[in-house]
Amino acid sequence: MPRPRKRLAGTAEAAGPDNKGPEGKRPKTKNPAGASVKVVNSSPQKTSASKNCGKNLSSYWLLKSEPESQLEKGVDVKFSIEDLKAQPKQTTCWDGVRNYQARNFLRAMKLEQEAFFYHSNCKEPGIAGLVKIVKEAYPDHTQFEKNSPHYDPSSKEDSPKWSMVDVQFVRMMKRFITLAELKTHHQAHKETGGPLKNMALFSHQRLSVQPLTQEEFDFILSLEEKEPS
DNA sequence: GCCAACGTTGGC
DNA sequence: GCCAACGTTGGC
Repeated sequence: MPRPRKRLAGTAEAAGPDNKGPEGKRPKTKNPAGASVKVVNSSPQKTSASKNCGKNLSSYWLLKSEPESQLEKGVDVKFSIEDLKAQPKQTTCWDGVRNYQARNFLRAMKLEQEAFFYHSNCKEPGIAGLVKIVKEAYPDHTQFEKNSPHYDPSSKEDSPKWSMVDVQFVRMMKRFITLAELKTHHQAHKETGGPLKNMALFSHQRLSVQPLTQEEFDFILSLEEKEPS
């Protein structure tokens, strides 16, 4: 059963012991992933004071996938939003993530949370549509498959190193929101303090699974109604 | 195809 | 545990 492969970060060599904990350990740099998964608080009644027991959850995400043919160890990892729509139940497992920070975000995802489906490494990079999480993190089987471009010989069946979630197509964006447009807003917002001032797409550009704040998510949705800038 | 950004590896 | 070399991501 062929399954789509999102071409995501990293190689199967990533070393480092699995970290349990909400947070994998990432090489020094400040900015632990957990810190960026800020509670964005979509529910009106809970206040910033709410204790969340260290369980800060982002409500929204951005997932990168490559919509154009791309060989990785001889396997085409192309997977566009059209490919997602063509899947049974318009659902796919998001396998192949081999970066600890990205993996930890996958593990933080909750049922029904929404994510932007982003087309990367292609002619026109940008946000193509919306998907939602329909199965929370479970072991990524491709880490054990020798023929997979994402095979990781260092991962053991009894303590899988890598995780994946299942996502389902929700809808296309009313218009394709290009990276260029997002970047224009990001630059402007850095000056004005607008909603995209810290967007991970620019501050952590290589992350293939990223959290978005409520403000970022809402602002990007509002762009659908406007003329491309 | 180039190359900047940045995560990972491994020598010390 | 530092850090230079290396490899990958991904825009352009």
